[in-house]
Amino acid sequence: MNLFALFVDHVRAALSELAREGVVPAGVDTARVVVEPPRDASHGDLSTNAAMVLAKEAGLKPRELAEKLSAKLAALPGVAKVDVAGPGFINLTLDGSYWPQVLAAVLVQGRDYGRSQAGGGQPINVEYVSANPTGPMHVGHCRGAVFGDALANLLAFAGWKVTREYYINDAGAQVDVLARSAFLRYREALGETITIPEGLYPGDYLVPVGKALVTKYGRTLLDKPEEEWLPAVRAIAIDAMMAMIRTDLAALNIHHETFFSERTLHARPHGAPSIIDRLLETLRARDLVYEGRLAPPKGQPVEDWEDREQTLFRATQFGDDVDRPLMKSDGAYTYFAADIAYHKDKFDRGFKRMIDIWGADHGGYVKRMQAAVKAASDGEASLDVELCQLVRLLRNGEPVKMSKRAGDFVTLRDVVDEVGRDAVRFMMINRKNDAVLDFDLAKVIEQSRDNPVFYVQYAHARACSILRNAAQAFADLPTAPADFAGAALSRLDDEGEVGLARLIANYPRLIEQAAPAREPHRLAFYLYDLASALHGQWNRGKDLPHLRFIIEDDRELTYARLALVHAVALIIASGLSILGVDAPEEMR
RNA sequence: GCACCCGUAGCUCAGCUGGAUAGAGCGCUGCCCUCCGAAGGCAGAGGUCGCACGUUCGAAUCGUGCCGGGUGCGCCA
Repeated sequence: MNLFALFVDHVRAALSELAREGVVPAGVDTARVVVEPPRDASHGDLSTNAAMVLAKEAGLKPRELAEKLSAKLAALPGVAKVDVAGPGFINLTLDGSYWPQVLAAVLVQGRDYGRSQAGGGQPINVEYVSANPTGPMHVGHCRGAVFGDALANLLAFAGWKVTREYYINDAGAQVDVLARSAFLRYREALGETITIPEGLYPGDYLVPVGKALVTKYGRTLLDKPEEEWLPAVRAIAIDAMMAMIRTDLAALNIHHETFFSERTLHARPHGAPSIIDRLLETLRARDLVYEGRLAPPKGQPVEDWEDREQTLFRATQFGDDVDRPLMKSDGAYTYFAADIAYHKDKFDRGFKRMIDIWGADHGGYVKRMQAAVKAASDGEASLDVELCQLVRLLRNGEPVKMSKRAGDFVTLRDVVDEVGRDAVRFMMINRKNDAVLDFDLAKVIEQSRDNPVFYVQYAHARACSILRNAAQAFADLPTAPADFAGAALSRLDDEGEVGLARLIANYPRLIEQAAPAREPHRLAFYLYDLASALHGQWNRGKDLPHLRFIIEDDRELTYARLALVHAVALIIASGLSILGVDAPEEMR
């Protein structure tokens, strides 16, 4: 039940009634009407801008229309009071029957409370991480991974049919470098002393790959020329790297449904055209590909700029700044060409909505990719790109030194092992993705209010603790939340309790707004507010014993308050699970 | 030169796609607790929302132009 959506409907109904009475014209556009919680709780429970938005069309002054509307709204069951305020706000105060309904809904629906049908079950593809398979994941990959995963969870909760996808860049020059690096480790495993030249990957994570190659091939690769051993070594190395990356992702509790190999786009089995070949034919048939020249890039002068005629995609027809090359000077496809084919493939698999999560350094690539998706799908599909800004890794406010020596970076695994998965996940989402993020390794394991991970988890643990204590005090207490739905919830009339109920009522609305905005960070902030309200109510009970959750000589009131505690715990657990963070029952 | 992102309290950031007196944490100041619910609590000070025009009943939010910071700008991935 979304209270706010419900009242938008009430406003619409009131308007059509006024239209029948001839007070306002029929069929006014109500698209801009919103019902929201007022900023100041003293204004009531709900507030709508309807009168101000519609005044002009209705031919009335905002306050006049507000008076007429409020007369209708006041007649609704459950509405205790209606005020017209300021320039024409209509503020509604609900009577005592409403919050109990909301709480009962939470307790009955449990973890499904807040789940939305907004997505209508439509398929949506979220592509994230897509780190090159040339080594373990480093801390820079972390944010996009966590953001993408949380966003996927959020969209699923909001009613989308989500597929989580990883694009394996296993076709470029970098995987040949990987193969050569692995081959050195192979020779090392056979007893040679090796030195790793500049330009190859020096990390010792390739040592096991070298040993695996010995196990499989013995010494047989040693005498062969590179073109013979490279494909086999490359395949084994990529598999090993992907296995490592999947393990790293699993440490963050991230699991993709689809891993898509770039190589499959280039493959020409038995000389048949590749997927990219066929894509280019399609684009050519629509006159979206041509041979032409590009002006040299501005800014940093390009040393070896060669003015040549090349195969170009008409990206400018779809809003990009310049047309984009599809073929390199050596005749191979550009990365972009493969990427168009890849997104076309997503479209062919049934996705009209796609989301890509990229690092901010790829921002210059957004327009051309969106242009490509429009072109390749003939305007039927759309691509959203969410850019994740840099993470600055700190320890006690000091930047963590990252050695410039190649291969010696801070791995994602190091960070997860040091501070734990929950801290990493929560903190990476506790900021808008397009703003730079400071991640302090010392601060995120602090047990205090300024560590939001701890503060929110502690609220859940505290709620569980209250319920455990209550079970001591009342032996026959039920345990399932739904069993509390019948409690005397109307006795929850303290302002702190009503405040919690208001926050709880706002949860479905938050989900429905955060999902289309692609902003899981709103959920993190909401959970912090909810946790704060619970801790606040607990603390009030210290000075005012009659506000404590457990009142030993008032069984009915205790039941009602425990119902509230159950509801808060359910929502914290629900929200945290969307963020991919555990909701512990006790803090240790 | 161009494109995209950011600019809100001393610091780190929210601000619910245009609403009412712009919020939170930290820091600062003051009070409370050192036996029973303090891994603290309560209260206070602190803001020309980068600047300037514009759009309208109404702008931190939308538009345009500046200023400052970041990212990127054939064939790399």
